[in-house]
Amino acid sequence: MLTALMSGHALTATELAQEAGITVQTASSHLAKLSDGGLLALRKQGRHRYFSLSNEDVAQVLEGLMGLAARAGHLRVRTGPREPALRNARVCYDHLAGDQGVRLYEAMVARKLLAVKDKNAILTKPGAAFIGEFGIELEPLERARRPLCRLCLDWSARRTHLAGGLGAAFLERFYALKWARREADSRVVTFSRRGEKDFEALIAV
Amino acid sequence: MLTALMSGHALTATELAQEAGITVQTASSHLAKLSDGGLLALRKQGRHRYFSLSNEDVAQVLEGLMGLAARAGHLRVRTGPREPALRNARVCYDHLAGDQGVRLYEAMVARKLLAVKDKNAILTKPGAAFIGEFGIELEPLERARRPLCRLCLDWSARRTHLAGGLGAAFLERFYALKWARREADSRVVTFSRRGEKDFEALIAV
DNA sequence: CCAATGCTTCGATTACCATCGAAGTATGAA
DNA sequence: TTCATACTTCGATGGTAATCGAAGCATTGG
Repeated sequence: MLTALMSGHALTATELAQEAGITVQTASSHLAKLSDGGLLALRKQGRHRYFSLSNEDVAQVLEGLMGLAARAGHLRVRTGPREPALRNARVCYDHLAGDQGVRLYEAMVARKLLAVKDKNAILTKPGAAFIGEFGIELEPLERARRPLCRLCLDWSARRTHLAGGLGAAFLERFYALKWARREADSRVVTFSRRGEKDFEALIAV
Repeated sequence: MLTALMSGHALTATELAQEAGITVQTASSHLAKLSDGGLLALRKQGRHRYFSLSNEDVAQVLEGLMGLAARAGHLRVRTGPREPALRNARVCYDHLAGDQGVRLYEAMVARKLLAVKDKNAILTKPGAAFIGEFGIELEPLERARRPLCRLCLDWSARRTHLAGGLGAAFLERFYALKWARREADSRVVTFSRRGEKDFEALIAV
C-alpha cells in the first residue's frame, strides 16, 4: 500500500486493499496503524477517505528501504492472502509474471546478464552464454521480428519483469523441462517441487 | 542493535546482545537474519565475530527511519524481555531514566519547552510556564548551585533524558503526586495505572 | 590435549499479529 | 425514509516470529 502511494496520488481504503490483495477490513486496520504512526495523512471527502504519504520524508525513507531491498535481491514482495498463487507466478501474455517473473528479471540484471538502460533491456554477452547453457537457442529469436527483450510492468505498476521473445522462450523452456505447468482455466503457473528448486539454482547469484 | 551499530564501530554478538537486553542466542538469530538481508557485514577475528552496518546507505536509511519515528513521537524503543520494568522506568541517580524518561525529555523538546543546543538544554519561557503549572517551583532550582537542565545518556549511550535539578524535581513531583513510586531494593520506578494516564496526558502534544 | 570463551543451532514455548466474517457507523442518493 | 456505498470496529482463528535453555561447534590459551 505504501508503494502504491509512492506515486503521490491519494488513494481510498478500497483501492489500497485491492492493490495489496487483502480485504478492506484488513487494509483498514493497517491504514489506521500507519496513520497513527504518522506515515499517512488522511483527507475525508464525502464518504471517501483518501490516504496519502504524510510528507516527502516518508517517501524518501521508503525509497531508501526499497533500494536496500533491491540491492540485496530481497525485493520479493510479500504477497497477500488473496490469490497468492496468482501473485507468485502467472502468465502475462506468454511470459512469466508475478514474484517469480520479477525475481528472474532482477537476478539477470544483478548478474549483468541483462543491461538495462532507459527502460530498455539488452542481452549482454554473458547473458547470451547463460541462456545458451540453459537450453534456449538465441539465433531464431534474433531472426524473429519480435523484440528479444522487453520490459513489462506488473499490474501493480511497480514491478518489472522480462517480456519479449526471450521472456516467452524462458517460460516455454520451463514448461519443456517440466519445471512448471499452467493451471487449467487460469493464469496461474505452478512450479513443481523439483522445478522450484532448479529455478532457485538458476537465478541464484 | 542497529542503533548501536550506527556509531560506526563494529561490535561482537555478545556486546550487541547486552545492548539489546536479550540473550546471545536470540541476538545470534537476529544477527544472522540481518546479515542474510544484507544489512550487516561480518568480520571474523579469532573467536570474535564483529558485526557492522554493511554500508553507508544502511546507516542513511536507519537515520531516516529514526527521524520519522522521532517526529511522530514514537521513539519508544521496543524493550527486550530481560528486565522490561527496568527499561521502562528507572532511577538514574535522582532523576527518571528508561523509556519514560526519554519520552518526557523528547516531548519537552518537541513542544519547545526545552531548547537543545550543542548537547546543552535550556528551559524556554513556555517551558518555565509548563513546569510551574505542573507544580514545580523554578526559583529554588535556579538559586541552587546545581545546573538546572542537564542531558543524561542511557546505558545504551544512545538515548537522552533529562537530568540536573529539573530532572530531579520532576521525579520528586511524580512521587509526591503518587503517580509513581520506587520499588524497594531496585532502581525500578513503577507507575500507578492512574499515574501512567496522567503522565501520558502531561507529555501529550 | 583440555578447558574456557564466543558464538550458533536446535527445539519448545509463548506472545503477538495478520487475517477476515460479521456487525456497526457514516455519508450520500433515491 | 430507505437503500447503497465506503469504511471501521469487533471477535475468533491461525500462523509466525521472538524468545531462551540446552547442546553443539570453533578458536584460543595453557
